[in-house]
Amino acid sequence: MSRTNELRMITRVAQMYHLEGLKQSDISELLRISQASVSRLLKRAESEGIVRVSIVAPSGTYPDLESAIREKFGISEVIVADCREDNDDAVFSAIGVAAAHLLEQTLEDGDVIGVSSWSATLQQMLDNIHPIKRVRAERVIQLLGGIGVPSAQIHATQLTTRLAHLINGEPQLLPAPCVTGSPESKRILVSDPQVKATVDQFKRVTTAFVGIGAMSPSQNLIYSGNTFTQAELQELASRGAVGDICLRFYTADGEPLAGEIYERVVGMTLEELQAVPRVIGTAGGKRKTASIAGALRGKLIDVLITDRFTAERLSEFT
Amino acid sequence: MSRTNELRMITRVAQMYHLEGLKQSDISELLRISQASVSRLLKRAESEGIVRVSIVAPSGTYPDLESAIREKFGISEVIVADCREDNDDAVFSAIGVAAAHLLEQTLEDGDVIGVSSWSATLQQMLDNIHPIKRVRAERVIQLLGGIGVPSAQIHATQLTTRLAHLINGEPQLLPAPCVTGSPESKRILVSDPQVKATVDQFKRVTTAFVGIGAMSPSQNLIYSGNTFTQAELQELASRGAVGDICLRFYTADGEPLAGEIYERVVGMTLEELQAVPRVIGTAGGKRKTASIAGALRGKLIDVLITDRFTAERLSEFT
DNA sequence: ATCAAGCGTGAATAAATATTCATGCGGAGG
DNA sequence: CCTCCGCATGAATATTTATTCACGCTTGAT
Repeated sequence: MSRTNELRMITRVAQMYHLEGLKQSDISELLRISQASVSRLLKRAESEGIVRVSIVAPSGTYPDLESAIREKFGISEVIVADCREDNDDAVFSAIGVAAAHLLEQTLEDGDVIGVSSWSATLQQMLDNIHPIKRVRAERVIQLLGGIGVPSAQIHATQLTTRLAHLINGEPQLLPAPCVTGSPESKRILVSDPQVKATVDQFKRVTTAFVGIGAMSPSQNLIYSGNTFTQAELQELASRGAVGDICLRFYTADGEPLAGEIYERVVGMTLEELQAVPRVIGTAGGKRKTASIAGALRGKLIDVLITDRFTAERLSEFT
Repeated sequence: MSRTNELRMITRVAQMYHLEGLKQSDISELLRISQASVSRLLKRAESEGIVRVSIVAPSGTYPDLESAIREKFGISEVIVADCREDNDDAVFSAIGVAAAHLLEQTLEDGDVIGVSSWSATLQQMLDNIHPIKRVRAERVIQLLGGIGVPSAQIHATQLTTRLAHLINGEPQLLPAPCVTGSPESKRILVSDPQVKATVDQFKRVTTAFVGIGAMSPSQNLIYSGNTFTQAELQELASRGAVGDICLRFYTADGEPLAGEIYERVVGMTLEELQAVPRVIGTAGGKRKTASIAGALRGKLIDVLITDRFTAERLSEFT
C-alpha cells in the first residue's frame, strides 16, 4: 500500500523534473523533501522504468546501424553516412563529406595527420573540406608512395598537399613508388634521405586517414600502373587476403599477410598503423564489404566511416 | 548536407549520454569536442525532439488526473489516491492513507498542525499514521468546536489528541460546541479563556488538514446532534451553498456565505484559513464533487487529496 | 576592400546534481 | 527487553552540467 504511494511520489517528481522543467531544489521545496531525496527519487524513476528516454533517429542518420557495427566488431566509433543510391559515386561522395566533417570537427592544434593517397573516398573528403582557420595542424604526412604514371602521381601528391593547405599544415611527401620491383629496391629507396625523413615521421602521426582496398583493385590503382600483377593478386587471394590498407594486405581476421609482397611496398606498415592513436578508415561499396570486415576484426582502424548500404551489409556480415 | 551531419552528431551524443550512461566529459574526450559543446548538443537534442522522455504512470497512480485538476483549478498540488470501488468506505480509506503519507513525508520540526475534526477522511488518516519519531511538531490545534452528544465529542477530541501524540506535539483543544444557538452565545463562548487561547493560536497554524463537507451532511455531523436544522441547510442551499470547510459554507465559486449562521460557528473562519500557509483538503465521494470544486475555485485549499473516481468527476466538472 | 553584427567556440566559472557521511529509526535475533 | 544491522534521511560536500565571457571567424553592407 505504501508502495503505491511511493510510486506516485516518484512519478510526480519525474513529471516535475522532466516535463515541467523544474530544478531539483524547486521540487524539494514544493514537495518538502530534501534535494538529495529528489535526486534519489529521480534515479529510481529511471531504474523502475517510470521515465523512459527514447532517441528518435532523425532521417538521414543511422544510429542503430552504427551501434550494431560498433558492438559486432568492438570498434570505438562508426559513422554511417546517408546516401541515396548504392553506387560508387554516391557512396564515395557521402563518405567523403562525412570524413570532411569529422576532420573539421576533431582537428586539434599540432595534430600530425597521415593520409594514404590512392583513395577515392579521401579524394572526396578533400573536395568537401571547408578551409579551417581556427586550428593549425602541424603536418600532413603521405603514408604510401605515390609515384607512378603521371596522372596518378598528381593524385597522390596533390591529395597530401591540398589537405595540408586546407588545415594549415606542412605537407610531407613520400617521393617514391608505392610498390617496388623487389625488397632490395625498396630498401634502397627507403635509404634515400627524403624518403627516410618521411618514413621516420610515421611514428609521430596522431590521426591517420586511410582508405580500405578491396581485392578487385579500384580504378585509381589500376590506372597508376605500378601496382601488382594479376598473378600477384591471385596469390594474395589464395593466401586469404580480403583487402588492404596502404597496400598492406590482410586476412579476414585482419592479420597482415607478410611475405615478399609486403616487403616491396613503400609506405606505413600495419604495425606502424596500429601504433597511431586514431586511425580513421573510409570505405564503402559492395566490393569492399569483406575488406572492411577484415580491417574491423583486426582492429586495424579505430573509426570507420561508411555508407548506409555498406553498413547494412556489415551488420549482417558473417 | 551539413545539417544531416549535425543531426547525426546530436543523435550520437544523446545516445552516449542517455543510453550508454557516459558523462559529458567522457563524451567530449571520445568525440574530441569540448564539454560545453556536449552540453549544448544535448540541449538541442531535446529541443529538436531527438530525445524524448516519456513518463509511464505505474498502475495505481494517476498523474494525468492530477495534472488535469491542477491545471483546471490552478491549485498547486493534487494527490489522487488509488481506490478499488467508488463507495464511501473505500474512498475514505484510500484518502486517509494518502493523507497519512503526506503528513509523514512533509512534517517538519516545529510545525503547528490544524485539524478540523468531524471528518471521516481525517479519522482514516489517523488510523494510518505511522508514529513519527524523527520530527517533533509543536502543536496540534483543533480548528472546529467538538462538543456535542458524548460519542461525537469523543471523536473530535480524540482526533486532535491522538494526532498530537503521533507527531509528538501538544494537543490544543477547542472545548466548545461547533455551532451555537445564536451569535451572542458564540461571542460569550469565545471569551472563555480556554476557548480564546485556542482561537488565538489559529494564526500560528502552518499546515491545516480539513475535510470538505457536502450539503447533505455526513454521518458524523448528523450524529453529533448539535448542528444545523434541515431548514437552515435549505436556506444555505438556496443562497448557493455547495459545501463547507469547518462548517463554513461557501458557494460554487468558493465565496464564503456570511450571515447569521456564519456567526454561530465556533471554529476557524475561511479568512483565517486562507492565511494558513498550507491547507490540505481531504475529500472524496460522489456527493462531494461540487463541494470540492467550490473549494478549489475559491482557492480555499492548497493541496487536495482525493480518490480516483472523484478526481475523474472533478476533471470533467463544469 | 573595410567594418560591424552575429554566430559558434572553448576556457573559466556558476549552478545544479549526485554522493558521502553521520545519524536515527525499526526490525531481527539474542 | 536490549543490541546490532540495515535502511532511510538530510546536511555537507564532491562531481557534473550549464552558462558566461572573451575571442575569432564569417557574412553582408557600405
